[in-house]
Amino acid sequence: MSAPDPLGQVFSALADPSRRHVMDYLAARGTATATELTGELPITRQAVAKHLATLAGAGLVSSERQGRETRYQLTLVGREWDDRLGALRTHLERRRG
Amino acid sequence: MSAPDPLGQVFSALADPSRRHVMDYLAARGTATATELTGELPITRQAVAKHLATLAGAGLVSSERQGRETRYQLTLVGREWDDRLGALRTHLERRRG
DNA sequence: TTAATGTGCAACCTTGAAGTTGCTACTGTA
DNA sequence: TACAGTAGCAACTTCAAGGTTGCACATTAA
Repeated sequence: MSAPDPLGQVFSALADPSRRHVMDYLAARGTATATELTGELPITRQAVAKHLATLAGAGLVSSERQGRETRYQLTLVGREWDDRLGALRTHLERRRG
Repeated sequence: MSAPDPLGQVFSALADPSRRHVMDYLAARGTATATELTGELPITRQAVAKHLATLAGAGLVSSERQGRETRYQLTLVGREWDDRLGALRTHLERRRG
């Protein structure tokens, strides 16, 4: 019965480095499967699947089943956030050191 | 030995509704003490103090001891983030809700 | 000096996040 | 059909976040 809090969901989703890596990967490649992303991260496929579910819950990625694989991609909102991530990174580094 | 990850710290800090409320309150009033903020939230002063420590760790607020009280205020980075919070809220609601 | 107010620290509890392993089911191909 | 590859579900473990209580320390005012 927790309140929806969509803003909190987005911030929580982006707080995790693995999920930000997934965001960057999807922004660069367009789409990816959970198995494909597993090669990019030092965690299991099931852990990647959970991260993808979290990102989907925050409205940052969407999925589409194609044959025996499920391909994920950034949503409109997700693309906007990814565009800001790079700028935010350099911005924070400039301000904090 | 966890990597610094300043971006993750900021996102984590802003993911909590109580901390966002603290941010908004500080933006509106300028400064506040932990005891004063306790009246604004349904949690204890010690919990508020932990939230303030988290915000300080993310570089969003700073503290200054004045006599027997410690007054907190937004940093430059914190002010910039608070400016964006309102816009982000309406932005997300427009896109998702 | 004593009482009241405001902080800070430490121990503890509960819950959810992140990750793992194990197993089952579906899909494409040899 | 048999098999390899992809995905999904469930139980379990570990650990940190958020919160609490209790107490000690510092500062101001009576």
